[in-house]
Amino acid sequence: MTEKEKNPAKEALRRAETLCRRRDLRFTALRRRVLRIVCRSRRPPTAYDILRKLGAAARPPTAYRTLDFLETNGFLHKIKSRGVYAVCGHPQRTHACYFLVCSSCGRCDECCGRRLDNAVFAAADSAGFAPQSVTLEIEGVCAECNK
Amino acid sequence: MTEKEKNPAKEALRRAETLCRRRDLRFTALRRRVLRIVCRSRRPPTAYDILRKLGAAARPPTAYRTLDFLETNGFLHKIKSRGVYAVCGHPQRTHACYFLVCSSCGRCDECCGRRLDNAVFAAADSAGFAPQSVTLEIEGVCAECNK
DNA sequence: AAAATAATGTGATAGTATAACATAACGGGA
DNA sequence: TCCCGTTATGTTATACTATCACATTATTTT
Repeated sequence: MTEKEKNPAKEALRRAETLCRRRDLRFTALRRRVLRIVCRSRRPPTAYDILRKLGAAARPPTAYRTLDFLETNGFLHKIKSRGVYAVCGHPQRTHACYFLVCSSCGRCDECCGRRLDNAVFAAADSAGFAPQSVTLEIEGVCAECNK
Repeated sequence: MTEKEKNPAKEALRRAETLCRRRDLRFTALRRRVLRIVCRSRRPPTAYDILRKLGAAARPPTAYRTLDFLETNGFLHKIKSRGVYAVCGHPQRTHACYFLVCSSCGRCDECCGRRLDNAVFAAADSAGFAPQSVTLEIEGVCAECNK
């Protein structure tokens, strides 16, 4: 079992730290704290879930601004069909990222892939459409819940 | 020029009426009114846009319940990346429906297709995931705005 | 150390959505 | 037709989500 599998949260934090240093971004204590909260949540949390975990003194802009930073820089994604935030498994790459969202347990697993990418960009292209970002969320029942 | 092109709103309303009769659903005056508002909006409206057009007396549940009926029965779709509602061009079919969302003008055009369907279902399948509904929204600049 | 920039704190408020219960309209049987 | 169960709508209150504007603090640059 690799370190990554043993402690995905710690691994994700380390990776974010490295990437921020490399990109000259400031991985502040607050940003680390928020990413840590998302990583350690059993289910992807909402902005207000995170806000509550930040403590009673924290106000909405604190959460939203920090989430915005983390999302803009690819460390996490907002699942729009549910309004929750999930960590990105490969923040180093900049491509689109798709999700399998379980309506039973709430898990959101990434399912990015070349074939999906191709189909999406082909569809846009044939309409003369220039894609900037893609939201693809497949809601259903995950393998675990379907047992 | 066909009747459909001349007056898409009227056409969509007629189609909804026919489908409701066929399916034993009640296409009430309120439901017709809301669908009409969405059809006639230059840009897909939010729930509160619709609420305002319903008049000062209308309350949120009136809009949300009606939108829920229209969405459940396939007459319109909610674009989750923007929180707006767009009419469905083929309510008779029950398959997934994808959108090209223009970040410049706000237009939301359907771009459903077999190839996308296949890619989506293949991705879900290979993860042992049983899809129930798919949210696919490609945000970018439409051909018109890109001229 | 001072100035400039970036990040965070704080209070107010805008925008979105639903719960709970009341009233009205509809549809089918006696 | 009238009654009754069901479905739809009205109404009030409230929960949840998100942003603005401005103050303060921290960091970086000069």
